[in-house]
Amino acid sequence: MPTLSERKQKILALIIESYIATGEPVGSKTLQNAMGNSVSSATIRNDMADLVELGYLIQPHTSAGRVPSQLGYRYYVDNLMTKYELGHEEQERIKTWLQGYSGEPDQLLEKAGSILSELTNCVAVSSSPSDSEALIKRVELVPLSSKTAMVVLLATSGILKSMVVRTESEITTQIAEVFYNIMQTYFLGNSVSNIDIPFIQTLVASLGDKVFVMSPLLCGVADLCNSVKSTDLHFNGQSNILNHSELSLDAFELMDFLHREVPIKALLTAQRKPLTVSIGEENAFKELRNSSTIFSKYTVGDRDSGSIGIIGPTRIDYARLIPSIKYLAGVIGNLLTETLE
Amino acid sequence: MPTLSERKQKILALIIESYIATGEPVGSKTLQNAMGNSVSSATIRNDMADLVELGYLIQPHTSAGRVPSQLGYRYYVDNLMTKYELGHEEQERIKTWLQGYSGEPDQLLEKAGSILSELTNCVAVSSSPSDSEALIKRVELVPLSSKTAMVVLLATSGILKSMVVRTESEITTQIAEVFYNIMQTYFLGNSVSNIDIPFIQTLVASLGDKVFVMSPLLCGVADLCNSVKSTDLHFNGQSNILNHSELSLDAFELMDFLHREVPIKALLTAQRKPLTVSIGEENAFKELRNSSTIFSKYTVGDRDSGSIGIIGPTRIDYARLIPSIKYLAGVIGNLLTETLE
DNA sequence: GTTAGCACTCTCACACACGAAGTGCTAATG
DNA sequence: CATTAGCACTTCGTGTGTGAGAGTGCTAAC
Repeated sequence: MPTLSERKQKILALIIESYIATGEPVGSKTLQNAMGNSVSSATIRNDMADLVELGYLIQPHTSAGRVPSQLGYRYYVDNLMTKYELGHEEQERIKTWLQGYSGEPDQLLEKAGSILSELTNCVAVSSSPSDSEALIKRVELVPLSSKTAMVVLLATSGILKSMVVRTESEITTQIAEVFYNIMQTYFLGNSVSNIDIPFIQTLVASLGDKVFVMSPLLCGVADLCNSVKSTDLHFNGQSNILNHSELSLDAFELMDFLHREVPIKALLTAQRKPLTVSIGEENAFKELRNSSTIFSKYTVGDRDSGSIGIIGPTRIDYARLIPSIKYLAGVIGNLLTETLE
Repeated sequence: MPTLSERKQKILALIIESYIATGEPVGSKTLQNAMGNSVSSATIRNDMADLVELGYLIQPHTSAGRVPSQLGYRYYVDNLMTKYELGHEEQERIKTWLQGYSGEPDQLLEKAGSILSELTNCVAVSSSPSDSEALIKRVELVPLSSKTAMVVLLATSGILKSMVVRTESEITTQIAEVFYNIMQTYFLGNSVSNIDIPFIQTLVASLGDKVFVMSPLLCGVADLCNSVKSTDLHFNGQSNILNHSELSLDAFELMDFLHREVPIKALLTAQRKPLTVSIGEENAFKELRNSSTIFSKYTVGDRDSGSIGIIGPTRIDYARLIPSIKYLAGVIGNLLTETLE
């Protein structure tokens, strides 16, 4: 990455900030004013031509102003941007909004997502806590009717999952006892990744005629273990896609993409750094070629558990949003960690 | 409603069907062909002029073909439309798709909604079973940690709700016993609409120092009772809004409307008839002025419990979709009723 | 009541001109 | 050699005009 003269950096930053604010290509005269007439518009034009040459700017056409390129945004985010700090009262507002959640992670993330989408006017995406290394802390069987029961599984990292199971024959108290014994011996304290269908099958083999009741129950537990490993997604503010004119062209493609869980999960899972900013084609999926994504992980206890972030146009207020998302992820992590006790 | 000559009815029906199929205004010549040249185009023009006069058709401009008006669609749906019957294999396809749901109504409706949105290319909306007259069948307390527990409530009509509750002090087995005693005496068999905050308060007053643990638990139960009365919404295929050019103009308004739960719930709750078709401004909300809604109730046991249906453009294939939605609602009702046993 | 014929209306697509915005280049300047 | 003033040039967007196409409404005849 070549180093730019201080003036060129300033010009690049001003162009990006102006473009983010107005959405209009920025001309040399506007910039001259923004720089306090310290240099002439011709000088700026020369610099701008260089910045185009280097790939940081784009001319929509010969006689339009300049628009940041994907590379330009990247340079800005990495080197030029001065992050806004969140005001104290804004921090408090976020905290109080999130306070008073009962203890269900999904509820918290739903709330956080709705805050985030309103804050950013973008689509907010979050993933609920998941942990493929989590240990099974507790399994409970809640009888609902003679042949249905709810299975509740609590794992480390505060992950809670439940589902309803139907069996072929009656779930007697005897059956429940056997179930709890099996849990005690084989499941509790075990890692969720050890519980899979083969494991269940070997277990079930020794149960004699109880197989028909027990098998659905144990398969249910296995399903839950599986869902502990995989994450649930939350979306908020999807209508915001239509807010951004630059996205509305392929709004349908984008909308459709959002509804395909697999790539989105991949998107959230792939990130290594605590906070990831991907601009335009830096994103792994071609549907996001005109979008930017900002995602932050949150940690429960000391483990990365999930992510929250946004999908928006590349023309987005990085300087403001990045700190907000970072902060929000921090609060989520703290709240989820608190409930672990 | 004035009676139309047989030929005018035929013309109206043909115009609507052609317009639904192509989206293009229909001219007299096209109609002449469609009617097998049994009459001349001039005759048809005269009839069309009358139909415009009566308000069943609209001319976009003097020299365009005719387009159905809202009134025209209404006349068609009420008098002219010949409903397609669902093919046997289509019925089977829907059934097998829905089979194998575990017993959670929400899961079933999610599935049904996704089928419906794919089937119709519209936004599918469904409401989970709710019943303000439901009786409490069962309440279970599932301890999760020393100060958190999951409360599970099962009501008649197969409605199942659960939530996590945090308390100030420890939930001992004693506390659990007291809780179950209270359930036994005051809650089980009682109508969910009798359980409200004042009721909880009088109950809690006599508990002495157990108040601090018990109060959140009982309030949790009250919350669940409340959620039995109110319905949860499911949306599917929201991106389909952008599929219909006639809706994409105010797509944002519509999207936004969909995310406001209150009016949508009102929409689903308001309907009296088992199947309701609302065309354009017949809808109670101005955001739907360019949309049609088709909703069908489903019944669990012998009680109306919820609805499923679609929101789409007024230009929609009523003859095909109405039977589909009716059938789907029937299947849902049956499946939910089965699990009651 | 139905039909043929025809003038009329309106839209759409394309062409063209013109003002606005902003540039690139050249030549002059410190 | 970086900077600047000046100016011709490019491109876009908008408004206007024209002609083809589609479909109508009306009149007069059957």
